[in-house]
Amino acid sequence: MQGDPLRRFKADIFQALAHPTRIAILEFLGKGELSAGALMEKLGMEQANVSQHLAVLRAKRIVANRKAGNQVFYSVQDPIIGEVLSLMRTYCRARLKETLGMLGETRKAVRVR
Amino acid sequence: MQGDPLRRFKADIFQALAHPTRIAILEFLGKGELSAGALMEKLGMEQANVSQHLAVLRAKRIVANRKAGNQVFYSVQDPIIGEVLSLMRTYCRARLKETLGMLGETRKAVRVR
DNA sequence: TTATTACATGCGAATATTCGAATGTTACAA
DNA sequence: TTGTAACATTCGAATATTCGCATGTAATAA
Repeated sequence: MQGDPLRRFKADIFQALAHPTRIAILEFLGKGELSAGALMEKLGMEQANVSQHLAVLRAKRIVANRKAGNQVFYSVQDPIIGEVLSLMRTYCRARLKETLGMLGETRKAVRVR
Repeated sequence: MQGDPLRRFKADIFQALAHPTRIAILEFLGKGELSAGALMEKLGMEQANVSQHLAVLRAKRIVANRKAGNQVFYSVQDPIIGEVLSLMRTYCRARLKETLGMLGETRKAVRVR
């Protein structure tokens, strides 16, 4: 039961999505293909670190990479991943609003993207 | 950018979903409320282990628990979680089929729930 | 050829997850 | 009160993630 291959596979994908940086990468890529360097800039993080996170996403085949001369362009393989992230955003925004609301209605202008 | 609260929150929820046992628990609970003991039976796992995974899901408020005398009944808090799992199942089935297909069309009758 | 740009990978320390085994706790029955 | 059933929690060892830092590689420019 625990060794169910499909559930293992799902868990692996969820695991790959379970990091703020990788979520940010996928959100940026959702708007279109980007080079590793462009991602690095947008994220404001070390090159090696971004590359490592991209390696995680590549290993699970969540992103595709295309070499063009000097650069490597990344894109999201399957649009379903975008839908998963979108659903999760809806879910988390509701929960966050709820939690923040609980600790006082006076707490206004809490910006949640 | 990396410290974005919403992305951290999303990552935390994905992390909670990133285990085959917890996915199984949520799939069972998707069909209706179940006691911890009933889950233990359906999963065929140790009581303590199931309880630990339930604790992870509780900590993230993904499941709700209701005490009724001797037992504790669990249920999924928000139906969106079910939708996320459903989307992920669709995604993973497609990927698994594709991957298995790649290593020989002769491999038939590979049952993927 | 040498240098530089754009990425990727290897290594090690810090941190987090997971499981089994033992122990707690709570509700109820005897 | 004593016992038992149903869960929860704690502890420790094994394993996995993550980050910074250093190094490696492939394409192109000088």
